Amino acid sequence: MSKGLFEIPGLSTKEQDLALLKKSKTRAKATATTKSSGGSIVNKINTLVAMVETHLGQFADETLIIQDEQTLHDYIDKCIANGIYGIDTETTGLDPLVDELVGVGIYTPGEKTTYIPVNHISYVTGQKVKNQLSADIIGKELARLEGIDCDMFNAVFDIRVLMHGTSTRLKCTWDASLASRCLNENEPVKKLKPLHKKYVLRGEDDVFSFSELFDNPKIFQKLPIRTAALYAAHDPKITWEYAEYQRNIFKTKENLKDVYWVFKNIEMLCVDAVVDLENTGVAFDLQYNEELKKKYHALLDEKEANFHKLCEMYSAEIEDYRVNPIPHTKKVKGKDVKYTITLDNPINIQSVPQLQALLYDIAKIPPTIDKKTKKESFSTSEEVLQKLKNPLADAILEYRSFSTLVSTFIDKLPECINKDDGRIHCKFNQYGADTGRFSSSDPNLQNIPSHNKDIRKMFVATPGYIMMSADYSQQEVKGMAQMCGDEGMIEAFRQGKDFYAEIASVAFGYPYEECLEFRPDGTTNPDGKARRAQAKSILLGINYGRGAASIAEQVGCTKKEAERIKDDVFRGFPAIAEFERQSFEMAETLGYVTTLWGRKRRFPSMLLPDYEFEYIESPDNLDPLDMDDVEQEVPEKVMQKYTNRLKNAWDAKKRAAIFADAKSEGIKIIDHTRDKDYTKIVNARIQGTAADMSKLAMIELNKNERLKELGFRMLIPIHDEILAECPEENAAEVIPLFAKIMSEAPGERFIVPISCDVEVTHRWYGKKYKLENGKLVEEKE
DNA sequence: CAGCTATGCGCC
DNA sequence: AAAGGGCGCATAGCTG
Repeated sequence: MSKGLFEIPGLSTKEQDLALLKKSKTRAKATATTKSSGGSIVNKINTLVAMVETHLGQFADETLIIQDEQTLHDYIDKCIANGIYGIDTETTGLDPLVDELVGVGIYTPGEKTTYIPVNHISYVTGQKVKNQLSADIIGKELARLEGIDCDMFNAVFDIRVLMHGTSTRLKCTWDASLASRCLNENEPVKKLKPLHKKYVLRGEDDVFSFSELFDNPKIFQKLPIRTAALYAAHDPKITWEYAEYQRNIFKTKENLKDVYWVFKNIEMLCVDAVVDLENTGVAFDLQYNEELKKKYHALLDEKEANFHKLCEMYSAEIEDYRVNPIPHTKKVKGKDVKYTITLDNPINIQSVPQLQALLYDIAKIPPTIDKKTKKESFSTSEEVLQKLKNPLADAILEYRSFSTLVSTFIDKLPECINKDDGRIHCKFNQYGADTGRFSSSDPNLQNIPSHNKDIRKMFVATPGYIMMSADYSQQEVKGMAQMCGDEGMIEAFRQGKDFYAEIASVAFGYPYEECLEFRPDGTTNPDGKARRAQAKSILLGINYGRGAASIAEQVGCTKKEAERIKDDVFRGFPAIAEFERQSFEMAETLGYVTTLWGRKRRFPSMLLPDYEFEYIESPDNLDPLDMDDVEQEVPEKVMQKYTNRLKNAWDAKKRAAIFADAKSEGIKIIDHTRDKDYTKIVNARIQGTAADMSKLAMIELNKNERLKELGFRMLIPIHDEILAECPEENAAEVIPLFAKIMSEAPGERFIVPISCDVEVTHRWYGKKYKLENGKLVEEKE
């Protein structure tokens, strides 16, 4: 059977198909317009029915379609008796608050797998088809599953869909998607079916795999129930099978004990918090947004006009360029490709190539030297443009400073408002980053500008509520001190000292007071400020894996000096150097590093040798007795020779020459040194430990009964900060409790003292309030 | 048309 | 020897 047979635009109801999200938005419109135009949807459905019947019809006997209350009740009984079930939902789209629940699949081992149609409609009449259980009954039955182990894949989505569709909130005990991240955050396969195929079926072909090609979520609802069931009832079953596979891995591998702890006690407990976060959303001030729109569009137009006015200085050259563009070459897949730049009229200020032509070809600005490649750079990045000190470059910078704000935030955010409650409900991917951090999307609420004071003010507290922002002060540095276990560093925090000043004091040999930015009388101390800044950038540099040159640039000193400063810090705090060394060693010997709580970040390439040597083909010196397909090993001496030469050659050209030498000797050298990225190792531990801590806080905040009673709800977690709100009248009790729970959440394992600042406002970055005798009072500036 | 990469930039 | 860690998203421009 050829794959081509299945390449029919069809349907997808799979929430985990994140890649389809963007598509579905535009395609939904396309479908809506073609729907009335006639036959295409009927054809599609007929084709799908036939396809599913042909390939999945054989599973009809193993599939139970539940359309009456008694059958559902009996099946739930079986789930309860078994103590475990897998569950999966089918919907009309990817937004649980907007899209509809179409059907539910449930599976419990030893029984048939099931499909419960909820909201199928006739593609002819558009009416709901008969013999579907009501949301009430399904909700009532699902509620009986409380306390039973539950497997899901992307639990947050299914829980929210079922809340919206049946008013019953399930508790997931095993999210196979999160388990997959814990077991291997580098896993490239993200979706359930391919994961099941890869690990449970071990790559064997799977008759269900064609369903990945279904790509229109709106069609599923219109399929005949039998067709939908044949397709959908498979999912809860493979969810359970894949979860079983994962449970077995966790059970049999001793070195996954800590990761299992993280999975069960951090990740799985976070699910509930994320469900609430996404359901809650955040209030948005549309009126204020309109004001900003006017203001910023006017500014943007002004900046663009200013740019074009400056371009007029070169109008003759620009005209000439349009007729005779200067040819350029660029590398495409390693090959040099010639191209010319076509200038729009007027020049498109948003086009990088057009700006390059304008600045470097037309205005003849000498290119800067790229620090990294040491070559001429025709970049139009902010960093480069600033150095040019050119009016055109400045005009572009001014335009850009507004264009991102306008397109990504001011214009985009209001489009994200949910029509029912007027709030923005983004998605939070709780294991979005490989380090364990959250990420946010659709829209991303973790990158709302903070430098610009206008944008965040569009986010407001619910009427009658106040907004609170609590942040862990110096979370990552404290994580570093904790991981280093250095008494001196920890003591600095215990005494409430300015940490970087203390580091500078010990490392550079000055009194603590001489390393502070301000003197006791409030005047600035330039020397103290510089020392503190140096210590700070060394510590941050260690966290970010920065080299001396990069630090030197930031501090404004020579590379030599930067190296000396780093040595001073390492000498003053040997624990830091030791932590770095141990982390590298851990990565090199185990292939992964761990956080304070045992989360892993794997770096498999660290286990490889720097170089591998093999003969390209039969070398002259082959032993004739050893000919039968046995790989001839390159002698140790030869390998040593090349390894030594490569050790002293970091220039790309020199290295290429060495590889060429080896090739002429019939030896192929595989270079793994490029895959070994030491810059990520320390950071993975620090950032990951901080992420663990923040998640523990979210768990505690979310489950705290008192906070619940007081109407406290989280809005946006931003790595080391949590934005939340509560009814104004409860502020006096909530605010200190908020800070207390945040500070205590990490528990005894984290011995560095933790403190949290809570800021109280009515809108994000708005006027601050403080508590005075249990009342909120506006803070004076 | 959708899908991809490159470039650039917002946040912690 | 040197190396800026972790995200998501907008736009341009090319490709199938």
